[in-house]
Amino acid sequence: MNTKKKKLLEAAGWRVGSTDDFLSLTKEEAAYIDLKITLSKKVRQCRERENLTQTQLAECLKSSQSRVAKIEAGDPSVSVDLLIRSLFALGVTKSELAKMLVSQ
Amino acid sequence: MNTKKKKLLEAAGWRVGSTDDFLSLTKEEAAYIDLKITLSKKVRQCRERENLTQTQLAECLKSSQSRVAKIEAGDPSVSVDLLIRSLFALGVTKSELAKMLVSQ
DNA sequence: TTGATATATGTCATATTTGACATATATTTT
DNA sequence: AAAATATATGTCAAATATGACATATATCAA
Repeated sequence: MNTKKKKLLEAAGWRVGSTDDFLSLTKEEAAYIDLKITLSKKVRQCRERENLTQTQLAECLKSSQSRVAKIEAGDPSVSVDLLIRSLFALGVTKSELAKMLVSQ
Repeated sequence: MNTKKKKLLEAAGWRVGSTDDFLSLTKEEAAYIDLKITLSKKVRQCRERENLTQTQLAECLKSSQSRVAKIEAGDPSVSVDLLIRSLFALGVTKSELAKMLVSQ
């Protein structure tokens, strides 16, 4: 995965619409980025639903507020691992996670 | 996530049954490991369904046969990112991925 | 407004993940 | 059986992700 491509996509693509085939991404790359965007949005949703601040979620994760901000911003430096561990820390179950993937 | 714990779990837990609450893992840790195990099994399933060798899948991923072996073995050095990118490379869609999470 | 609290962004040393390689061990083919 | 092919395991330098920190910018209450 090309990091520059991801950064570019972040800078522009997410705000203007679909990411598919944007910047000549392969299908797999597009699917991967799409997944990360979906998960990052869900982290924010779940955190706000739980009425937690980024700092409080960071404590649960043994991470930092700045990293939580990056998680929710879908920063390219954030792995799917961390996104998913964030959701699990917020009490999301496997089947809820599955639903998140399909409900765009 | 404690790497030693994961290694221990790999060495013993996966063969003897459920991973939940095994070796005093937290719920989130158990869910995370469970997810990795599920995905690693699916990679093998999908690769074999496509009649590809590990070497051939490695080419698609621009990786190596030994890493594909680790992906399918659920080696702790393999990230969820790589597992998911492997599935996408094998043509799995987002909704199929979602189904994989809930099925067994 | 001001102060307080929450979130965003940039940087960086450390930690983890990675592909690649060597090589061992299965598995299949002849 | 041996040879060929496929998969497993260990190691390691390079690449990537991480928490932590500083600091900027919102957001909101007084």
